[in-house]
Amino acid sequence: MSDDVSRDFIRKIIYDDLESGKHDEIVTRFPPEPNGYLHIGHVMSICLNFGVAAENDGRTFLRYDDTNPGKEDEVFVRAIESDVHWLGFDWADRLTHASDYFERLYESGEKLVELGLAYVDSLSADEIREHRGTLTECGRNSPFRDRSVGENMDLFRRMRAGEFVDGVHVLRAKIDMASPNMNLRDPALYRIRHISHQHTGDAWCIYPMYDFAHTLSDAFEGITHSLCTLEFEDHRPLYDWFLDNLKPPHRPRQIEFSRLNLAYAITSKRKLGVLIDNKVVSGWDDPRMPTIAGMRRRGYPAAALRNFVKRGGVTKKDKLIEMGVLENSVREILGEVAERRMAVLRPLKVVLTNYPEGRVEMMQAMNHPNRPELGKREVPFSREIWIERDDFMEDAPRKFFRLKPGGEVRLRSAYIIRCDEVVKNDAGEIVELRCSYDADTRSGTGTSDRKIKGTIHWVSGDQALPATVRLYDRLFTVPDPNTVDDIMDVLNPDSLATVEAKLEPSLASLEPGEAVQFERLGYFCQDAHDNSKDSLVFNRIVTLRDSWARIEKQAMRGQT
RNA sequence: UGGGGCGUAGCCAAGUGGUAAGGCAACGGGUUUUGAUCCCGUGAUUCGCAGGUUCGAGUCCUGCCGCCCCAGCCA
Repeated sequence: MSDDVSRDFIRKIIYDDLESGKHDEIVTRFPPEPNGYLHIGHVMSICLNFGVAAENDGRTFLRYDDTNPGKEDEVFVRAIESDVHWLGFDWADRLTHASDYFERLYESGEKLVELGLAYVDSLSADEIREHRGTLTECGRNSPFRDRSVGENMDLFRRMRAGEFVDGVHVLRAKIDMASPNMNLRDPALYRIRHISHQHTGDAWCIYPMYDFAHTLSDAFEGITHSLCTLEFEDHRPLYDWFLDNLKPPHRPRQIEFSRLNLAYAITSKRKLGVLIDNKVVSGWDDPRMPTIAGMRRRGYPAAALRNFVKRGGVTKKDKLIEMGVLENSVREILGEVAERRMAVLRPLKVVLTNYPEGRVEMMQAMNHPNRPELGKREVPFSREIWIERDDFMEDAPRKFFRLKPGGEVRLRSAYIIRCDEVVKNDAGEIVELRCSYDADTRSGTGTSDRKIKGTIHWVSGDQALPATVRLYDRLFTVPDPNTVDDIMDVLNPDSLATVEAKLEPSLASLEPGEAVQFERLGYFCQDAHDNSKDSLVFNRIVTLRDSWARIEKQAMRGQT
């Protein structure tokens, strides 16, 4: 790790701990609960935890926080593993579960009972809530708080043995019902749940709570720095309480950082689920979803996600990062890597009246203008071609330098053409352009070096490949849908548009997962689920930067 | 109104007593057979606000304001 880069506050702490000899090795963990798919917020946590360890030759555990069998599912487990791997991180043999430690956790529960620091409470959930007090009023002690160590031990063991039905008892830490920190008002440690667990089956009918299980799992694994988000800051005194009283051999330190929020997106598993349930999206991996699976299917490169996170930084300040930062990270990688191709999304027919019928020329097109080593490909050219409807304007403003009546434009990697005639149907809609080409201007070999301001893309009519192209946009109309009462009220109706496009023939042999740039339009890839040889389906990953769109927008604003 | 955090440019973010880095966005210009890429240039007399300490404060002190989190047998 380079020293000239200023370190974030967590890396500073870690560096100091290494420097001072407090730790010889850094050990971190990424602890997802297998109850949903990983999203952009998790990407930050994954990059931080795995990144900070890797930078210091440390180790990172992928540990499932599977303490609530009612909410967790095996299907999420597999998705989580493939997502983390795809992002570029590896846990080697350090794949663990909080449930791996259920026996040791139980022993720690008994130890707390022995120490007189935990008791079995027999109040109902409602009664416990009533006793807890409020933010401004102290709680009251449970009438069962002073049970003897012996009675507590007996009850706790019988809880484990399955003698009680759900909810009749709970093991609680005995801390302070008057604490201004709600987490210290005798938090629950164990609850009874006669449910089988996706990993331990029916071995248990009592399950540990998050604070207890998480703290001790960290300690058992020798985690040195337990990095979590800000909402757990209030839990740190409890985290330290467990450590102080149970005195495990390793003492991890919890450090909190702020979550990464992405503008116009949602990062709540519950709300993401609402989108799926209401059929707003097709599933967890819908390309509009801010899930890792969705972004991957959309075509975002893993490296772009990693760079994006790096740009955000690690702090304790609430942040809402603009979508543009993510998109730019994607463009940055794809601009370098993606080969160029031509495709017409909204086709307008052009007939070159002076081009021989039946003739087909193969034009040479660069695969990447800035990387000649990526070579060239052949693109067929003929009398009838498709161009983008947006590239023609009948009444064009002065600054529009694409095609207009009587005007000239260069066809990328081919000839310069002039628009001679606009053909319309009875409804007055433009259905065809009749143009003439300048035979001297063939790309590369042309004898003419006439300068033409505009260059547009095209696809040869006869050889064009039909394809369905999905154009994605943000899912919401407001920057912070997380704060809205009902996300269904702020859905962007145009988050998905589908067009029937014309592609250049070489696109038939694209590798699955390979992103290409459709010149002048954006980056695209075949959809992992719906694309097939017989019916091509492409996803738009992200548009190119479009300064013409910006000019148009400004003009609009000027008019109104 | 209890407790815990956080406030530096539109969005992120360095800075830890010596006179406000950087990225993204925006704007201006150059190159260009992608209105892309690339290149160059332009932003904070000011760091939530008000006082105070100091030769000197974003950095220290005091007060105030604003935003976020906490009352699951969820994580």
